[in-house]
Amino acid sequence: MPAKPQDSRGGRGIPRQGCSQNERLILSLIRRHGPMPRAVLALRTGLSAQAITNQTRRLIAAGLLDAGEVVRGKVGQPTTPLALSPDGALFLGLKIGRRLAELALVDFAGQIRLHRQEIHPYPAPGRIFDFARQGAQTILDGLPPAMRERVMGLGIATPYRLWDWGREMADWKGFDLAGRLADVLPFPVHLENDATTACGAELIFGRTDLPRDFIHIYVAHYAGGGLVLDGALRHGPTRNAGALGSMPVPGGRQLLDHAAIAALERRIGHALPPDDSGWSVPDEIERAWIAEAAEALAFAVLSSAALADLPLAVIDGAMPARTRTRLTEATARALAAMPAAGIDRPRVIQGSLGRTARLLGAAGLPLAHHFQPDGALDRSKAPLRLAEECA
Amino acid sequence: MPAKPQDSRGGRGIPRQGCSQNERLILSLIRRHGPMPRAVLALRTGLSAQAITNQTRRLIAAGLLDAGEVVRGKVGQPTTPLALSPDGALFLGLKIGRRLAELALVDFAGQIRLHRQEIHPYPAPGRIFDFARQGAQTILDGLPPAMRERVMGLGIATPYRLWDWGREMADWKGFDLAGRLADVLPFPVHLENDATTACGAELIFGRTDLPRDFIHIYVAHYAGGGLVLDGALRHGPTRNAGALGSMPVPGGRQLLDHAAIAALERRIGHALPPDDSGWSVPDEIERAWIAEAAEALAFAVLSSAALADLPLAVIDGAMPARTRTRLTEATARALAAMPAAGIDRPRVIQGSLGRTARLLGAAGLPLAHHFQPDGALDRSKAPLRLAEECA
DNA sequence: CCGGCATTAATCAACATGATTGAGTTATTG
DNA sequence: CAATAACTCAATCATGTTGATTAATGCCGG
Repeated sequence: MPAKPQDSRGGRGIPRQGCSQNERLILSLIRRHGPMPRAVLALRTGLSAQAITNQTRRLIAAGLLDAGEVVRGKVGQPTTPLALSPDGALFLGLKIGRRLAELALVDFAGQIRLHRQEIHPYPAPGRIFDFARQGAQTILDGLPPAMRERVMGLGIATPYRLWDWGREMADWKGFDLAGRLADVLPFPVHLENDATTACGAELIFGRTDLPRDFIHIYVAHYAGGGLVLDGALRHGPTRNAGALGSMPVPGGRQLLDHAAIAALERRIGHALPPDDSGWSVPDEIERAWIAEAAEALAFAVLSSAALADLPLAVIDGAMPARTRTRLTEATARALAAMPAAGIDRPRVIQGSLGRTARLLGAAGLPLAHHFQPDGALDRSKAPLRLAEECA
Repeated sequence: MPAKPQDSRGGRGIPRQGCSQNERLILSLIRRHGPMPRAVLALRTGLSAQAITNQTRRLIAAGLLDAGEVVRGKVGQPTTPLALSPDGALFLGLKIGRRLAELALVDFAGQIRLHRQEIHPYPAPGRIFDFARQGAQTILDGLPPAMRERVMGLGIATPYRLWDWGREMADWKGFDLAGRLADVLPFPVHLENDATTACGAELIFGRTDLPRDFIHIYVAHYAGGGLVLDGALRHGPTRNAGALGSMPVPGGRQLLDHAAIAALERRIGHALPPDDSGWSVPDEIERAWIAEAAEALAFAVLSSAALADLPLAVIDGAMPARTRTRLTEATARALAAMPAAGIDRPRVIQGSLGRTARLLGAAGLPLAHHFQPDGALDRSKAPLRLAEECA
């Protein structure tokens, strides 16, 4: 018989165990397009109005959606826009950078509630661990209990293979940061490549005009990327998808040999600070670096488009907005000059998040785990499996 | 209440409208791993034994599965292996090649039942249309009515942008072969790039040891490819995914400038016939071409692996097995010599289908449309949508 | 050598979930 | 007050789940 339309997750409406695909779909539509009434949700999802009623009832009971002010003035019954409830869930994000570690508490609407950071000569496992553990503890202690139990997890954005950066960081080899933190924190810990999290941040919190498929390249001390297919961030079997920095480019090099802040620092002969204020790059050098980087970026963008049929490339990075704009435009020009018979050249645009992308993306890891649509569909009832398909 | 466990598709068990995801999953498991009893299906799919009982009952009633001889001799109740029913469904495939057009009727088990071909100086729209229409008609007329209505569709494997091959083929511009054929045939017509269909053929009918994600490169007159992610062939928003021939390689060229039979023909100064028997290539020239092609292939393989995190590259082509083996091995060597910091180099193996890959893949288009698992999961009940997600 | 028992495959029966449809309710415009 | 639009209620349906049951066999002790 008709299921009792009650919240099926324990009493307190705190869903620590994720959402159904259709609930995720509803949440992501509202996240991307802003508050909307149930009728619009029904149209956009293709679900029946009744199904939307049921799902939204649960989402509201769970504290994830808020019914807004009734909107009158149009023909027919007034509409009730549904909006994300900022307090619905909270997420911790930890970003490990070349010079800067950051920890943030991000709410369900994508706002940074609390932020701490620490500058270091280089990231060391022990220091990072302490920074994260103490920071997370302090943040949790400062929250009222009702809020505290809405913290869904911690996401870590870190470059892979930190030990390749230099001998000082050899300690990272074999250091299981995520596991260690999971042992001392009362929620799950997710870890992902920092450039990939930047892509995820753009997908979840960023521009609202993104297509279902695109590539995202993030230029920081090194360069990396993320791949979005069918609206979902691809991880790949070894969680290494979007490793654009490792993509080969002409000259026996890889993308990150050219399109990375490290390459710029080599040109100017000293390191750049981890914020825009100290960005002192002679224009001539910046111009030359941009030209070099753009060639490499265009090559990688075109390769990606040929392989995966992508209409768009998003370029972002840890640099001042002006530099990013120039890099993006230079890449678009370089792309236009490349031979591309047989495919459409993707559009090239810049990302909207800049230096916060990785940190937001880190917090986005637990968010995605619980609330982002997975692959595609959704059906209805059962716990579909595909265990061992394709051996 | 419990649904009546009856075949829900009209009387004759001829499902012209496709299968549920779980039915597709069951069929694809049996297709890949051979006949297996229900208990194994339950394990592999993760579904309950009861669900398998229900689904297989329907599949058998629909004529898609056959219960085999009961196997005794082990402890416990004897097992009933379930096998694909070769007559369960039939598919037409049309391959348009540089010299050769082929049409085949392929059964549900992947066997070619009937085959016709036509050699031409170059493919012309009118001739191809007539060849396909008349051939399909003749094949259908020769089938008993019961078989005839099991033909699920026609798939066309063709290079894109045929008009770029030369002025003789300008007529292809604007010629809607699929639409024209759909008008005169009693079933749907699917069209896809020929190299991509070759990939699909390997996925559906080919090697049983393929991982869930891999790239497939097919070297014919031109070169192209296909991309398999999460066990499903990716098409992409403009149905141009896997356009590996268009992938840029060093030297301001594209893959198909090097790794294509056309490049080999330029070296030997004349065209090669569309079959192995006439393959007369001086060893020295073949060696030089393989070296050049392998460099380009390795570059494309590594680019793909960096982007999508792929553990495997499959190389196949319209060439003698020995040449293909040499090309594959040369590619593996070239790949090993490339810088690949930050990613794992994919394994490189050769495909199993050779010259028949495109034709089988053409027939595989309607098969996949009806019977291959889509993306991933599967839930249970409803008609999940994701209509406009991601605008 | 035979009969009980563990083991495995498969089905039956009951139930749960989450979608659908169609009818009805409410609030508003014109 | 009719038309319209947003939403809900009630009933139905498809498809999954679990637990109990039936079937067929090898193993093994008496």
